[in-house]
Amino acid sequence: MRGFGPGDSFLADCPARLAVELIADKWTVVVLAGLSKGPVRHGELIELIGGISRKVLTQTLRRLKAHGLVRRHAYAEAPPRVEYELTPLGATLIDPIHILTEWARANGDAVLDALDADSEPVAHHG
Amino acid sequence: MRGFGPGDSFLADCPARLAVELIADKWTVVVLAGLSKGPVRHGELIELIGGISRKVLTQTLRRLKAHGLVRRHAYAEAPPRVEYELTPLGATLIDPIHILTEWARANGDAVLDALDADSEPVAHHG
DNA sequence: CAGATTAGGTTTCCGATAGGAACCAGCAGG
DNA sequence: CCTGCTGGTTCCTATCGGAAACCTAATCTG
Repeated sequence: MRGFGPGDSFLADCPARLAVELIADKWTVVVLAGLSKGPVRHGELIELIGGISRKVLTQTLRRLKAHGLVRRHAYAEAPPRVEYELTPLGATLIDPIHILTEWARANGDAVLDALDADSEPVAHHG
Repeated sequence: MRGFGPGDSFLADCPARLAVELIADKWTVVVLAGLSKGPVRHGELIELIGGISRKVLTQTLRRLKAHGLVRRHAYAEAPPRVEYELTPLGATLIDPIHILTEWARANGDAVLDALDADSEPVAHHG
């Protein structure tokens, strides 16, 4: 267990705290993962992610754009085409997110098992 | 840019998706970081984190407990004392989270700058 | 014994947010 | 003119987060 050390708290008012709260959103990690392979269209993300509504996807992308992690490129075509891609800053988040999702892939079942064990506290100890 | 590869999407219905949504909560990452150094009391977390309400902290800890990442230990004393600590499974999350917070520490200012530049689109280009 | 204090947790109220579905904008094709 | 495609927004509702008060239980003060 590495821990964060005494001066490492980041639990107060430093910008790191803000950055963590920025990406620790229900959809942000998934959206960034969806953008990790290159420019993707709005509709592609909708289908790729699965479960996110257009409204929330738009909001998430706008927030990421405002924070400099995502760039929006709207083509003046018909039907309209809008592509989103990671900025260089956003690209630096891919490795951390990749590590996180690797953890999730490796431990997702363990989490489900724990959830299972917890939801049946019916001690039939006989 | 590494990306996640074609079969790496995790964007569908795999357990990894659930695990990501579990930890991609506004407070979960901060709480886990607060637990990374060892057993901590409820009130200690409140002060350590700063900004979280008791209700939400309790909810977050309960959820983490249900998912097998945190263990709760209530001492039958007065005044009551309750300590929370990471389970072995929860401890495996510290490294990924550490990497994430390191990113936040390194790039927090860049994010703030982008936020700044975005919120003043007043092009006084003269 | 009555009252204040400590510590964890719950309840109540309120504002913010997510989710779903429908609707809007702009243009190509019939 | 109507339909369809695509991105985005609006409306309504359910849920969640935050603040503050209240609850329990024991210890200290008087």
